[in-house]
Amino acid sequence: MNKELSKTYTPQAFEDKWYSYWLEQKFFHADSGSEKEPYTIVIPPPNVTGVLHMGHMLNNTIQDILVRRARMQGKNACWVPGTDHASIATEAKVVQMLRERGIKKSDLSRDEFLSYAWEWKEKYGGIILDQLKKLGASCDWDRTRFTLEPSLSEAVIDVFIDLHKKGLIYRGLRMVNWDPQGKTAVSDEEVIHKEVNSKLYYIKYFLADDTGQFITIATTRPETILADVAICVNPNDERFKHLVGKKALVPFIKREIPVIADEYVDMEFGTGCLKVTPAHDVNDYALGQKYKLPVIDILTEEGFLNEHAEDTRYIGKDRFAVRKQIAIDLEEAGHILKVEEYKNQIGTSERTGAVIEPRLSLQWWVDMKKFMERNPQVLDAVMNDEIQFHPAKMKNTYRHWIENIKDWCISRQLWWGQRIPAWYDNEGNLVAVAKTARQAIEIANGQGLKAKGQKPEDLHQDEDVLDTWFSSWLWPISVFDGFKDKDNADIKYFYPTQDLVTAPEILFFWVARMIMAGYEFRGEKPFSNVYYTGIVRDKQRRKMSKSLGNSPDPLDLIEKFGADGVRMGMLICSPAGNDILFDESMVEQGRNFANKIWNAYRLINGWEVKPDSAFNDDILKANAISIDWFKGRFNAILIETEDKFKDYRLSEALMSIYKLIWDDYCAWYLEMIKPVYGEPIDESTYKQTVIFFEELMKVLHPFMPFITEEIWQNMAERKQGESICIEKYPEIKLVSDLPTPDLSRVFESIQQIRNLRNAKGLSPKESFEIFIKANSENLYKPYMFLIQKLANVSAITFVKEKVEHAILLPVDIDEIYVVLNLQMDAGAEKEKITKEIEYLDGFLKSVDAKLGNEKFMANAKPELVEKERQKQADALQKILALKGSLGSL
RNA sequence: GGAGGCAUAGCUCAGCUGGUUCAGAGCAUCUGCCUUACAAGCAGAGGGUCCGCGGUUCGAACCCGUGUGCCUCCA
Repeated sequence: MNKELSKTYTPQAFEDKWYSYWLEQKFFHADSGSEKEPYTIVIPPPNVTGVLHMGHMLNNTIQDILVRRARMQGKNACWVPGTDHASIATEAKVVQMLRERGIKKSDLSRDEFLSYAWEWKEKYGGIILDQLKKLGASCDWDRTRFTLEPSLSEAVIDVFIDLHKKGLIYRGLRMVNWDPQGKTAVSDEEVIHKEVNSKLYYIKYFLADDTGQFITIATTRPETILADVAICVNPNDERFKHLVGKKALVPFIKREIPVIADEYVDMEFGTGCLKVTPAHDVNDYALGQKYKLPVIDILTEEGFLNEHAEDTRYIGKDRFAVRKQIAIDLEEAGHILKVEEYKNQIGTSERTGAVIEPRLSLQWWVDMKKFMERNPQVLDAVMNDEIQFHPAKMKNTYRHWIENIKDWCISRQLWWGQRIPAWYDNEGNLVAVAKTARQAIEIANGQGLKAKGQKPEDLHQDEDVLDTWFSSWLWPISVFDGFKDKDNADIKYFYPTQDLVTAPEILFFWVARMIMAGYEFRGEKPFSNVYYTGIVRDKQRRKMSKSLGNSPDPLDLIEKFGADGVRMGMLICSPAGNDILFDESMVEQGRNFANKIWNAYRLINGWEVKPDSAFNDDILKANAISIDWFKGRFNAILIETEDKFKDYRLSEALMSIYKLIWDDYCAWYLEMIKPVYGEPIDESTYKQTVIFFEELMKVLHPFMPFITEEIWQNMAERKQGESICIEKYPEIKLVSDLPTPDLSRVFESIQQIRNLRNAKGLSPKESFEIFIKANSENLYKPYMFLIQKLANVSAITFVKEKVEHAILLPVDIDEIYVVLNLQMDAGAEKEKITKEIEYLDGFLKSVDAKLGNEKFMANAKPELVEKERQKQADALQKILALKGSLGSL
């Protein structure tokens, strides 16, 4: 004790030190053998390519708060960290690395490429986990997992085989969202729709009968005319009835295409004539199927035109270049009727940003309809709150998605990921789905299907890998090896987990699918609560992004304001589900709070302590009152925060604690017991004050782990292996067990007197005398010392009548009179009082009206009526006092 | 085009099953203070037709309808 402490809070001096200590002591490690109640969170695994951004900061701070609190409440807290292999993102990074080294991916074999990828992963992957340590994240690092590590990959493969066996996975030729940059299919959820300004071209198609008649179609994608196989009109459209059944010619290539009729065509849109391009549009594909039209795919996987485009001017060129060129060429050839500005929606790839191309291809799918039929709990559990969403309004979004669920495309044309365990013969026929070629043959033979005497070496495995989310959806189970060994001790103990904290935008990608996996593979929900964080935006509500450069580097912020300051600042204003508009001033507030705490500690630390016997009884008694009062406050806030935590209102819980520390403890309590400068403090008060401080640090620890540990460690001699992070969280006491002095009138008096000083420009150093006319003197008498000390009052006299020539300070229904040796501005004073009387008159009128209203008296609860009567009486008394004071001016 | 959400002080948000003359917090703002823990501070103050309109009710920020504006998700 009594160490020299720096005048300001300097987090850099101790944050790293305590984090290393926590790790050394293995406070964050949890074993399944424990008798304690488990509390489990699995981290939303960040991309292995990721670097810490503000979204992670918010998300992981919230998880850390929940975990640390649970740990202090005596639970066996386990927060499992890890990373996601992020197939598209990582593969892109590796390709880029190879390019820098002058290596082309196409020159490498699959195995060569993968060895480079692993090399990249070992070297650069997972930086983000180290960054989380800076934030104070109390993860069980011994349990760090990676979605592509061998055992998790094995789980993925087993699940694929299992679902295939159950008939829930199939392979089919379908229209997919094709990412020409990533050269892979992506799922619907990975497509981001954007509105863009484009042009609507009106193009003439001449009829094949050489009559010079033409049909005009409108399209935003003129390059796709080369893939046209029909023109479609609405059968009810009188304008075009005569054309149906005739043939038209595709400009330039002069392919003959039929004019057909289908109600799908919107007569209002464009010209009412639709060009049908089954290979490059989802709806056109459906039309093509219906009328058995050919499919002409004119694009390569990179989005270049191929030989099917027929016109050599365009073959081998990029789709966007062709769009420009063909528009010019059509114009020159007289095929363009007009061009309009047009706003439309285009799909872009979430990962690469490339414009998505609808493309027909053979992919693997999960049959979601069937899946949901098997697992109705996936929807029910959320709707009946067995799995609670915070905020609950996310339930609607969830239901809507589930009810309109579509099949999940799970194959990706990449190398970095789990390779699909499907085997084909030399003609490309699927032999079987199995772990190995040998097993595939065994299965095939067993079914008597492809029993052509093939050998394993005759088969080849599917070239594609699985969607990354196909491994993430197993995360809550796979991190505890629940697939390898269904009944191992860890999974039995830690699963289902308690809370999941995640961003709302991955509700469908991840949360919903984890719930599906939970019920399908374990017959149990994966977690009980889902906390949706908001999105971190800048002050102009723009999403923080690298390209905008509007995102501060979290590590710089931590360096500047301390991890605690950043955590506190981010959380104080971010209710669940609300976006947070980040501004550095938020973090400043956090830092200021830490500084406040630091200085409160310095104050206490500097006190000289003497035994109680050295003090007179009055001081001891007075301090005892202050102590009792704070005990009551502390307990009340503890109850309040408990409730808020139950509802996952973390920012409100923090706000309560913030005010408890700043207002109740620092501004009131410490000022109440603070000895005169240079004087000592009595031992029992000191001890109690330190205990309060310790308890406050515990309550705050989940939010601000570092400063609370630093102070807690300083407060007493602590042994190795002790830490606030494993201390017992303060428990709520029965309110009836606590003596709670009612200081409300006293506090109000003090504030009124301070206010008077401010208004009259009196220095706080100048003391004066006051007179109190109270309805119940007991609310003041025992606490007079507080008024004297905190409002610098020299003497207090209780009176029965009003005091002449004095200023009246109303305190609830009591009156305080102050006689000042100042020239009083009687006019101003009168005006003020008159206004007050006017207000009270109005108030009284409304209360009278209520009490005089028969229907109110008949319908309102008796307590309410009683309350109104009390208000009436109080108002009357106040008016009387004010009128009296007005008369004596 | 479909679904959902939101609208309360300058900003970010509370306001539980309607009941303190139309209401709260933090931050920001303003005023006065360098009062020996803290100017990253202390003491005060000001600030709101609770989005518009209509309805239900003795009584509406809260319930119902309608209009407007914003956001999110899906196609």
